[in-house]
Amino acid sequence: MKTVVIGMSGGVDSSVAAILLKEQGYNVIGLFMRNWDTSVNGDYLGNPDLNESICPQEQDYNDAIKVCEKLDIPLKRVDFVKEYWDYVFTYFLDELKRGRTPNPDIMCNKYIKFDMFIKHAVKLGADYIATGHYARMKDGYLLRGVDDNKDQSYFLSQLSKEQLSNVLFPVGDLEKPVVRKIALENDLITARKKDSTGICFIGERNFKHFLENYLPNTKGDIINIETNKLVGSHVGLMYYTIGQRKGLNLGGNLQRLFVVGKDTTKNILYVALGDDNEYLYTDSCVVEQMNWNSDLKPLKCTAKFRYRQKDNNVEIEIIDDTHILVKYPQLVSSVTPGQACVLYDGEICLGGGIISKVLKNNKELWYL
RNA sequence: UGCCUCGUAGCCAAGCGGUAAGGCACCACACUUUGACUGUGGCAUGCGCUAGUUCGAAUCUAGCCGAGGCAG
Repeated sequence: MKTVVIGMSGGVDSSVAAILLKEQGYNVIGLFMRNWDTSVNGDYLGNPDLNESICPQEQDYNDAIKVCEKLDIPLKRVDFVKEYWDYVFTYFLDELKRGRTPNPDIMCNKYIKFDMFIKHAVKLGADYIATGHYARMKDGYLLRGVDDNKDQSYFLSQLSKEQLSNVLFPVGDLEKPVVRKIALENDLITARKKDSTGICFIGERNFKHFLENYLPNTKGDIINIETNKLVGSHVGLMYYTIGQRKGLNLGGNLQRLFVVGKDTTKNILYVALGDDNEYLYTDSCVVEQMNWNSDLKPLKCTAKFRYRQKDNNVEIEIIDDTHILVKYPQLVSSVTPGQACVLYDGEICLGGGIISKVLKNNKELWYL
């Protein structure tokens, strides 16, 4: 009998994944990860949970315990607080300081869930590890989850072929409503639990207040890039991302105002009017830390530049082992440095990297 | 000092005697394992203030306050 160590988050997806694995005849061991510690990490400003008798993380753990008891599988617990800080959170802060928009969850998967976790699982005797991600593995290829609305392959794009080699995604073949139905049928405590959102392990938070714990916020000017006129002031460049419109506090216009760029040396935030503004659109980008999930490297494929974005047709130029040029002459809005560019060929997730430069007409945009 | 124009929600801005359009911002919710984006809903018992005229005024009249402009 093969042993599977499954990451139990305390949510529905991993709960149902555990059920499915058990039904498939595996020897299933649950493993709960703890990666964030409010007091160790100095996470106080804007933390809504400080006065709660039990924080959401502990609640999740309790839920995981109950699910495992119900399924009659053991549940272990492991602490990766330091590793999460060193490999994910410092990266996150460093990127923000550079004015980029990082995706910490992708790095969490790369360094924690599919690295530290796997190593720990092996110590527990794992032949395979499993998670509740909506994605599939088939013939060694990473595929999108069947439920197009919940597909999470985007977050797995930084994983190497080796990292994906002994991984199972039990709910990847299911639609989310079916997952909930299975949870209900099995009378799991997590059946009606709301899907978690927000940064992995940190949760749904007021982004600004959360960051104030770690980064100084330096106020600066907001300039309309088309008129070059001062139109307001921002509260710190790291709080804004390209394509953002909420939180600017600038009214009095006929159209909506969008963030189109930032100058970290001058501490200026650039905005422009209208969601179809030319300053929002680019036609190519350079991607660094390019990771291929398999040996497939087609030059024509599709790409997502942000999670849940619709697929864009692109052409690839390989620059070197870790850099590619992604071209999309039809123009795409709000392609943002720091975000992941993830490539697909139909259902196959080919891999992904981090957007480092964004260009238009072969020129790097000065305002990004 | 005289004359003229203008003062409608945080910002723009309709209305010009019949019981406050719209946009932006903001807030809430939905969506969402990245800060988006998007969608839905909410948002002036009151129209600079005070008196009048009128069945009825943001809309007419007078005075006052305030912001511009012209004349000096």
